[in-house]
This record gives sequence, C-alpha cells and structure tokens, in this order.
Amino acid sequence: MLPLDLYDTASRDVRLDEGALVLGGMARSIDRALLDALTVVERDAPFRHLLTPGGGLMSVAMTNCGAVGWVSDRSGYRYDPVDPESGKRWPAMPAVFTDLAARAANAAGFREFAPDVCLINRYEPGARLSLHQDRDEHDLGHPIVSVSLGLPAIFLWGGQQRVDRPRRVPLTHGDVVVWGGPARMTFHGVRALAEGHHPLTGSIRYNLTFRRALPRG
DNA sequence: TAGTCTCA
DNA sequence: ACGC
Repeated sequence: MLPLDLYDTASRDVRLDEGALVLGGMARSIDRALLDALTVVERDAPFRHLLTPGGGLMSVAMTNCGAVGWVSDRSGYRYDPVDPESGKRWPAMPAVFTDLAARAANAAGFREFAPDVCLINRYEPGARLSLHQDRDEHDLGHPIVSVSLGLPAIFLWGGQQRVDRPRRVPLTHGDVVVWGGPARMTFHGVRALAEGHHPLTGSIRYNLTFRRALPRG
C-alpha cells in the first residue's frame, strides 16, 4: 500500500463544505482489487432490496461487510451483526477496503479512521437514493467515507436541514467523498442513475460507504 | 421522510 | 403532499 503522503491531492479535489471533500479519482489505481474483493463479499452476502420503515422498496440493492451491517425493514433502520437474509455474520471487511477508507479519511484530515462497517450499494439505471442523513451510528464524531465505482452518478449534497437546496456533484469511477465534523449530518442523496456502460462494471454503479457504527472497545 | 405520487 |  502507498504511504499516506504519496496521494496527490492536486488532481481534481473539491471541497464541498467545511469537513466535506471529494478526493477525485483516489480509488482508481486499486479499482480491480476493490471489485475483486466485492465479488467475494457478494458470494456470502448477496445484494438485496431492503424495505423502508414506510413500506417502500428501495431501488438500490444493498449488502454489507464488517462487524455489523446497515439494514432497514418495516421496524426501522439499524446496524445488525447478523445478515437477516442468511442468519450468519456479515463477511469480514477486506483489507483493501479498510486501508482505502483510512487513507481517504486521513487525506481529508480525519485521523485514525477505523471503520467497522462497509455498506455496499448497487445502482442499476433508474436506481436512486432520496435525501437523507446518516444518523444510525453510535458516535457521530467519526467521518463517512464514500467510494464510487463504475457508472457515473450525480451526488446530491444538501445542507443541515432537509429544505436546503442540494448541490449536484458529479461523481465518477474512483472518486472518494469524505465528510465529518461540522458536515457529518449533512443531508445527501443520489439522483436516478443514467443508462451507460463502464468497462469494469457494465451497466452498474457501486458505492462503498464506510462508517464506524459501534462504540470503541 | 434511505419511499411514491401529484400538480404546476 | 403524503403516510408509514
């Protein structure tokens, strides 16, 4: 793995807000390793469409790896150490995932980020995620690291209140977004994925979302 | 309010 | 807006 200081932030990084940064193309050099690891996770914990508390079916298909996994059903959102679909623990987080998340957080100024969950979202054309906050984690002091792979998407970067008009941020293969501190509770989402083809993923966009959900110890 | 549906 |  590359030393922290070898990552060249001069490329096309964008600061969205204080505590929120797009690291342009940071994951690109290890894209195949990430996708290979994803294939291994997917074998034990297949993608599935979750139900929201409101009763709607999410258009994005999800799976997890790590000590816990983010799940949603009619009773609400939660982090569960067990995959409800299989009754078994989620697959372990691949080292290439953990390393990238820590490097990205570091590059954005958040030291010693040790994620215990990676929520993996699979977008097919038309799939979207409406504006929401990540608020199910025990300690909101830890940042969020979000990695884009495959087809491009429009990321919606809102404000601290739902009514704040979101900015449209184009994200492409290999981009990494990190937010924390004052930006930790920012409303965000993803616009409906456009049709397209990517050499490594075909008609799919994957998003890896790293979080620390559980208290330390 | 991690959903859909309607109306200007 | 709606209603879960």
